[in-house]
Amino acid sequence: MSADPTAPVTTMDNIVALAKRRGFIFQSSEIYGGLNGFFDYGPLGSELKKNIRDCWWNDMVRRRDDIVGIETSIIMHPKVWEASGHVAGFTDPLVDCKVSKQRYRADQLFYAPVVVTGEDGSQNTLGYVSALESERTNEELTEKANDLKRKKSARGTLQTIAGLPIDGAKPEEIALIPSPATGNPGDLTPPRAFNMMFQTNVGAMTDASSVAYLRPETAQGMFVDFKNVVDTGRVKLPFGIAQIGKSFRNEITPRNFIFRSREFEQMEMEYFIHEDADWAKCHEEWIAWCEGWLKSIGLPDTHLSRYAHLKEKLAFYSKGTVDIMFKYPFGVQELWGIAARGNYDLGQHAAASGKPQDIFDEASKKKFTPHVIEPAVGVDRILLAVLCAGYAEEDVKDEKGNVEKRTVLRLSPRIAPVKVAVLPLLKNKELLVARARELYGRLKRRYAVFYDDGGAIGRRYRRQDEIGTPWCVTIDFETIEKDGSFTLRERDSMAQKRITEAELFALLDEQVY
RNA sequence: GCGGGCGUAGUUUAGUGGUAAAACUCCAGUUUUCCAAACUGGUCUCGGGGGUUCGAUUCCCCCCGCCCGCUCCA
Repeated sequence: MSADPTAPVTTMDNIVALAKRRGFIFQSSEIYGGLNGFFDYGPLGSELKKNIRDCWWNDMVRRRDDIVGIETSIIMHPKVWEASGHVAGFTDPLVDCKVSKQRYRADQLFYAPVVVTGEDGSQNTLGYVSALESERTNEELTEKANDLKRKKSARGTLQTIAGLPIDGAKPEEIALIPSPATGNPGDLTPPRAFNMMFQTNVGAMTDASSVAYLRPETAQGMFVDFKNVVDTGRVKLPFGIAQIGKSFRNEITPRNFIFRSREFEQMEMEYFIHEDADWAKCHEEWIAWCEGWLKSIGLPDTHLSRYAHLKEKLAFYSKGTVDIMFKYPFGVQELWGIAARGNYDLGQHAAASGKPQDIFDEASKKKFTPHVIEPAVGVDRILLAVLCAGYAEEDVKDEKGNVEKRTVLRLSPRIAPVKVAVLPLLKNKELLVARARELYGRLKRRYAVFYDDGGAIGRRYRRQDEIGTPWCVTIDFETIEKDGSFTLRERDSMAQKRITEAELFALLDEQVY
């Protein structure tokens, strides 16, 4: 891979430093040493995040006729998570090799006792062998069993070898099963369950009957409220239910700043379609919609790509999943998953609750359970993406010809935390300050604007560059002595032009939506 | 959860078994007619807890956090 010399130097260190320095993102509970996997959004970060949410909500819900929004509770009935498969499927027992430090999923690591039958019919256990699922398990195990038999110079007939997943092994057997890494028995730890759902207790009692979970996804809220929305929302197929909200996963390894955290915010939409509808076409339309939306908030085409999940790796109910990927500094990673889930979820809840989740079709006069297309995206991942894509360090020449570094955050006006900074050219000229404050007062009724009179004008421009403010307006002597126009300074080009107040409002009206 | 590296101010770094420094940033003031100017003053720091010691930011142990690799990511 050849490095593109024109590409901006963006490292996670730069992003994290800027986020801290300018009040976008802080580590949670920092004064107590921090808490791994949790983050706080500062003044600018919460504005940016709110803008991302609002853009999504406006485009996904308010500006469409076929989608409604809801807000469901974070803690739901525990049976929701049994029906959805999260209680069973969310646990990954893991086995470590104490010597090689390799880690295995217990359901993917197989073992078998090696037993020989003597001529007198007596059975003798020689030991155990192990193999990974990725290898050809039973052949591999048989081969290893034969090795063991030769090594021990044992006589008799080797019994048929069948690989058993190690999470079914007894503790005393674990001690005898060789590690696939070292080949030595005793190196493996017993399987340890790791449930990714946060558990809590509802009410005063702390017993099995009070166990509840923090939701690991918002999607189940839409499925569980499906009938309520159908009965009250005057919706007709095809239609969608959308939600923005926090989800929680006790990740083993939170990594890459806010990319994978334990508390995060999702924007999910369930688009219900007729069971006979062309799901593939609908799926493709939603993928394209999501790509278009990401571009509308400023993510460049060059950083976006698609990844279609392999058929054989999909969950059995899934017809297809395509991820929109983003090129982060730490690699190309999933940003937005668009899954065709059939009618699995509604079907599960219908079966578990005993309440049909059907729709009556006027045309065919029959009931059916709708199928669903699910675009699911994390707000925090989008926020990180816009920071990474927008961050740039440029060389700028000052008046003496010296080259200086300029840090600029190229955020779309749609999501920039501050839309306009209002700056009086000089702080000690009352007329300039008064006129600037006046304009500031009118602007802030409609937009997030910032007033700054501290320091030289160039310094103030650069401060705004670093927080992604698309425009600065500077009140100067021409403003008060002549026609009232002021300087509009554009962030990306640093170009300046004169503009009237009416023109400024028109510009904002067009660019900020 | 494992292994390796790291942890001094908002940032980048200096330094010491005897209570910590510089630059930039930030704040206030003076000044300044368009891109981090200058001057004056000011705020803020040894990640946390134990131990050794008369005394620990420094040495030892534990914890927490950050980065990299492994693992995991329904």
